[in-house]
Amino acid sequence: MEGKKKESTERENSLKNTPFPDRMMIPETTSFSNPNSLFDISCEQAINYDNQHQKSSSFGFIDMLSVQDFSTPSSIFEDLLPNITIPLAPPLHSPPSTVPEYSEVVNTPATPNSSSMSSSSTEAAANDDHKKNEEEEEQDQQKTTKKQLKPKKKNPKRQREPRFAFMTKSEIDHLDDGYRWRKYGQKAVKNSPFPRSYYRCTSTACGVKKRVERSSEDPSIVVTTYEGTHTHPCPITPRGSFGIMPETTIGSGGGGGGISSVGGGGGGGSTSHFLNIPPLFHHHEQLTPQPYFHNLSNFRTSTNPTFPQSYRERPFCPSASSLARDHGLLQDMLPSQMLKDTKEE
DNA sequence: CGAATTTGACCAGCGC
DNA sequence: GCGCTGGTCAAATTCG
Ligand SMILES: [Zn+2]
Repeated sequence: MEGKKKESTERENSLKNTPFPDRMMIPETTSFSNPNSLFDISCEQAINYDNQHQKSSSFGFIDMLSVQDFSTPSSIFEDLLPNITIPLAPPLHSPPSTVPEYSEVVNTPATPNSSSMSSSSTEAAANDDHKKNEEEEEQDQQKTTKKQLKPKKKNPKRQREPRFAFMTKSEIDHLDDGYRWRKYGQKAVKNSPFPRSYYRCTSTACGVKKRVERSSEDPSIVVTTYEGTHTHPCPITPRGSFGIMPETTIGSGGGGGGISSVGGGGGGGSTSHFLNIPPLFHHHEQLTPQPYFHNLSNFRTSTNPTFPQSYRERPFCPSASSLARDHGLLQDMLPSQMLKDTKEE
């Protein structure tokens, strides 16, 4: 039955096997060597919006991702910083659906070849009393009903964890971030021919979840949404979790405690975007509780696959300094003109 | 044999 | 109140 593998489902699986060798091997992302094509896609996609937004919840999400990029126009970015986070102004016209506003943070790396967009949700700040919810309590398992047992039904709105969406332009969605993920579900996206895969950290007490889905129009764009923060440094890096993103991918978005190495296979054509998904519409003074990749520079500079040695990840470790800095910076150069326009209804 | 993956079913939240 | 979608679990299956 499955002798032929599930290629029909997703070719990513086969690709995931891509043995990320020590050397930066370029899988099939080579096609993206041409930056032009990249922009082209983004533009088209943005316009190519489906009017069937009857309930576009997370879909709009991708929609935006497909946008922007064509930027990198100003050298000011490079001049200012190597990795700049530019929060895109949220779309004024928000659909009547549950689509929240996301502050897109576009990372403009010095490399014109690749652009990184980051997005993180600051919902964590929404917590009123209990912020960390390492819920591990499982005292009610007498449920003989088997099936879906939803023991904990305390507060309906208990899903406020920091989410980070990674936009990676790569055929491989199994980006090795150095952690082991176990697939626990897969659902087909509404307006997308590609299914969405749900992954969970195999760590014992790590409730970090990962959501991987592809853009409907751009199968080359993989959107990886991380939810939660790793409570462990690193399980074990079987092989160089790096080897990817030489220096193109610069994620400045909060690292879920371990999401450091995320790269498409494209040596010079991989594009990684980092998305920010704030739950609240007012993300003004809300400090982003996202632990930035402090190790980023660390791992970037050195080719050592063992970056998490001295760095520790916390559930909520808002680097006020970094954040404030970035934020202020962003505001200063807030380019709310880049994209967003493309998205019409 | 163990672990990881697959797939279907079920549940909760939201919209209408 | 019903229907829809998204999200998760759990059993079965497969791979290493
Ligand atoms: Zn983990």
